[in-house]
Amino acid sequence: AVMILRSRFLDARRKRRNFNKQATEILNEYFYSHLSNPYPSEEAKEELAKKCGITVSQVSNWFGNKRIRYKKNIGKFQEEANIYAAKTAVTATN
Amino acid sequence: ENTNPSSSGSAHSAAKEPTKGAAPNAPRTRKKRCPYSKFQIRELEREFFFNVYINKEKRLQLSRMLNLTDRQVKIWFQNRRMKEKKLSRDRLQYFSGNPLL
DNA sequence: GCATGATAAATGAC
DNA sequence: GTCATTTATCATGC
Repeated sequence: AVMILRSRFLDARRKRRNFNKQATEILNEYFYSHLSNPYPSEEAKEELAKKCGITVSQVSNWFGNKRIRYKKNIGKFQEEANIYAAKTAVTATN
Repeated sequence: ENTNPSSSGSAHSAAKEPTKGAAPNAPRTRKKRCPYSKFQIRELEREFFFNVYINKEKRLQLSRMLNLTDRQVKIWFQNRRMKEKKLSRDRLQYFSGNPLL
């Protein structure tokens, strides 16, 4: 049984699975509302991880990838940025 | 498999060298990440199994054998220790809360 | 065929 | 030394 768990653990670490839409929504919301400094603290990472149902390491990976890929091609994320900018504006008015 | 840019000859033909006389160039280019070969990984892992912290002597010896710089071997052991720590954390998180244990 | 998450070299703060 | 990070690369999803 332990060996089965161990193999499953190794496979789970190697295989990649996309996050669900709600988790991606939460992460993007934080990213674009902190675009001037998209570096969440350790506490913020833990809170994001809890809300998204993922690990803290996965949150760090997501922000690392997001920062570099956003910087490399800002134009490609412009539409996405506008969407979340408007969304955070609405939540701010409520 | 590994086509190391720093081939035979000078062991430190990196793209950047701080002490270069009359060239106060500020934009020192970041060294491009080059994945190590299977052979290099095997030897590094073998030494890591015996001691997580490597001596300066063995480090020099390994770097010569694998055609890497001392700094690269040092950095590899640092990253490898961080990887081991992360693996332990992930194992704990994965097996904790598991009904079978 | 790229988008995306995870990992592997390399840097820098401390 | 650790450790968060940058960057390129790998592996997979779709």
